[in-house]
Amino acid sequence: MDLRHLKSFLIVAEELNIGRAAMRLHISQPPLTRQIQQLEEELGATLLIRTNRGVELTEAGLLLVEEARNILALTEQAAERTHKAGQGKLGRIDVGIFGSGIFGVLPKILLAFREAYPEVNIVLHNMNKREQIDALRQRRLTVGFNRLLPDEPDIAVELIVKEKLYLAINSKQALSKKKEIPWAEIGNHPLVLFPSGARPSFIDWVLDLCRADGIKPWVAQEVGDAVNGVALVASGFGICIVPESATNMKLPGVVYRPLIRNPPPEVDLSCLYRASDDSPILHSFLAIARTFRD
Amino acid sequence: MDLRHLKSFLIVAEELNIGRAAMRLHISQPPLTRQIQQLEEELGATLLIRTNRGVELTEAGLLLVEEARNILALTEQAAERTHKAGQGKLGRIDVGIFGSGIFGVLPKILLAFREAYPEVNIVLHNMNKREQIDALRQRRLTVGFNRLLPDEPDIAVELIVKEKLYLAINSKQALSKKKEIPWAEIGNHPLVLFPSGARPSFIDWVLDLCRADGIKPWVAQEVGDAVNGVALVASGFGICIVPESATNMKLPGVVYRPLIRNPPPEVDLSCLYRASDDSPILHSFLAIARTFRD
DNA sequence: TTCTGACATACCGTAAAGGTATGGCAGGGT
DNA sequence: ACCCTGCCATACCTTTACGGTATGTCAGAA
Repeated sequence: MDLRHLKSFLIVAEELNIGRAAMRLHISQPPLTRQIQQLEEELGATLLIRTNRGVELTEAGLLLVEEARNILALTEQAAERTHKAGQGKLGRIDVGIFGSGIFGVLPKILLAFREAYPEVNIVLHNMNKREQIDALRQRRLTVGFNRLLPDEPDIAVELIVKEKLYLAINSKQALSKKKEIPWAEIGNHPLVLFPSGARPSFIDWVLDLCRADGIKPWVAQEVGDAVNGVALVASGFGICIVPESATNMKLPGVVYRPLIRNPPPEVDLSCLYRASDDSPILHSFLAIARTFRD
Repeated sequence: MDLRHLKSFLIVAEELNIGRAAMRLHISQPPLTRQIQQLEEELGATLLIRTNRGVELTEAGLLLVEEARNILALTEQAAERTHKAGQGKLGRIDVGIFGSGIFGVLPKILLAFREAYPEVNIVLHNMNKREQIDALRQRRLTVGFNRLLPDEPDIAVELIVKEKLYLAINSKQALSKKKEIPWAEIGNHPLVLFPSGARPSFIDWVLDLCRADGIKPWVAQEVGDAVNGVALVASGFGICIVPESATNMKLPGVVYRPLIRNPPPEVDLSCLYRASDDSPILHSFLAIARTFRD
């Protein structure tokens, strides 16, 4: 069965006159007559009763009109949806996020993407760095966000923003009176560090900076992410070094102060994706994400 | 969009290899490659990622697989259903019946038809003779059943059975002791006649018979149909002439006795339909009905 | 490097689809 | 009663497009 035949048949059923229907279809009458004949032969059913004043529908014809309307509507919709999917306007995107990532530019990117592509279903997955890379390779993720990413050949990494570092301090501590904290001060207080899993990570980068400056940090506790770190600061465990985005997390008894060092300490927030992935949804997403680059 | 292209695409999506898919479709590889290319161009979306080991589906392709499965299944079903409708195996038939018709051969015909054509929806309409003919002309009925039908050029009438006449008698009457009742006896008892509407009808035919025999009937009451007539007999209104089929209606206090006359009094049960109607459902139905002819 | 397996391209022949002209049939008007 | 008109069907021709064969191109494996 041919969709063109169904379309023709529908027009004939509307006009009840093969000649007029042929005009509407921009073909001449004989081919249309033949199309209907072929359709009837293929279906093994008489669809039209030919009269001298035109045609009328049989019951089989009447039934086929309903079915054909359905089929053609479904087909149009399928074409439309496939086209949209091809442009990255329809579908699903799995985004890997991490603990403190949720406070900074990431929600702004997600919101902008949702507004630009409302028919793309955004699914968020909380994962650490290692899990994100594995999930990307297994196609469980389309894109991930993280910091301090290793250079792997099949995973592309794009810097989104560099964030300055802040020190989370319990407001009862004298240190909280200072407007800015010199980097060297880190060595003088018990330190809460994160994240605990998936080395090397933010922890190691901080420790490397300290080693470079000849500072011996006093590590009081390792925690999973910035949220837990700042929570411990609130209850007086010590100080905690966090990226700027985490300062959006207001907790009672915690203040944030900029850390001063030369060169200024900055940590990246990057997105990562399969280098070989050229799916339109990913690239629509990356285009939005890039507008948030400094 | 072409259904053949969708079919081809589905096979390609199953094989993930254009060459193998072409073999399954019994065509060579280049035309299939072109079909997919045309499909992609028409939809404005990349459906396949060509690799050196075959092809894989894009998200748009994955979506189209689902849509295509739907469309093709619906199309097959439409063809199947239309074919059945063309054979009179699927659809709807509107059958006009009348009061006492429901007791005799009519339910047997309906049952046989329902068993032979289970996918045809039988809709019954209780109508008198005039209403049936009008409804047929307006296509609200496919076929009707009635007695003593007038000869009209556009309405075909086919005799199904001739029924002998019986007399419904209250069992308290002395008359009920007789095994058979001579026709002339009718004049000696109060008579319940039916149907009341749509003259000429059964009533007139009975009165004509009486007139021919020189009998003056004593008409006690006219009622709408045999059911009401026999009910009045049960409560002692008088006697009532009924066709054989109505004797299936057992009411307490009513007995049925054959009426004897020369020639024997018989009334027809016929079906009627539009003479120009050659719809397969009607003719399937008529074929079943004819098997019940004597 | 070469070989293999896969998809893409070029070109040709045939089959299917459309166009023109005409036939056949049934109603309605004269 | 006849012809005229409108409509669908048929015959025949033209054009389109679809499939087949041969070949190109590319990437990964031996």
